[in-house]
Amino acid sequence: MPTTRDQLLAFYETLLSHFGPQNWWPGDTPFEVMVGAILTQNTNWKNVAKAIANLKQADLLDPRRLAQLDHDRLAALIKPAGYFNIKAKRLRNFLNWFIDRFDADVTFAQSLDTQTLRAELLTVNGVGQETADSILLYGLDKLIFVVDTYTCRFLWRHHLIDEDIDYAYVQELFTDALPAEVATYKEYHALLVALGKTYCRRRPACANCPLSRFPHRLEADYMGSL
DNA sequence: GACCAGGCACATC
DNA sequence: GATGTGCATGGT
Repeated sequence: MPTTRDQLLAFYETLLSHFGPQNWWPGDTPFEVMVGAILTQNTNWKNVAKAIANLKQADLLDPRRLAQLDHDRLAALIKPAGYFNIKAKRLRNFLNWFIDRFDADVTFAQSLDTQTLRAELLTVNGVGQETADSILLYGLDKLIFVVDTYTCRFLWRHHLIDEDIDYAYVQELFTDALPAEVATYKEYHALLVALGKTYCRRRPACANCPLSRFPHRLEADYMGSL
């Protein structure tokens, strides 16, 4: 009987050889990554890319310039990402925190230890665990594993979790299994997104799934939000 | 037209 | 503490 750790490592090797390195996150700068992390909440990345393109085109992809925009202008620019009113607020909350706490200095933020920084991020209204961890891992190169719906769906599909999903528990599964390397954390999560986008949406479409040789739930097992 | 997409906060029971 | 709901565009 393979351990969870064995399975997670085997999945990683399989996904990596199938998809190749993903070199995530899409974004030219840490700041762009952080903005993207907020804009992508419950939203297709393609729409987020449009919003970010708008910000770039207006030469506003900068913490201070962005923070100075009035709500309506900001909301209009990020409109393609959906939920534009709420995301304008959330983005502003984040910007204010980043400026007030770190003087908008990425290096300064990076100097804090990961858990302290995470706890502070989570106090920002609009930043939940996934968003915080995306900012930490992909924006600030901190060692923290990102758990998203794809991750939970994948674990559930392969019998590694049940219905009730505890974020910290899922995160721990990966933390315990993987070498403590930022690059590996980034790559694994990116590969799970590639898997989710290509093969494993809500309905099983696993005929050509690279993980189909591993034990997985069948169509009849499908229920609920996963 | 229905369903989904790299969540989160808040109200209500 | 668990469950439900609003937020909203764009692709399939």
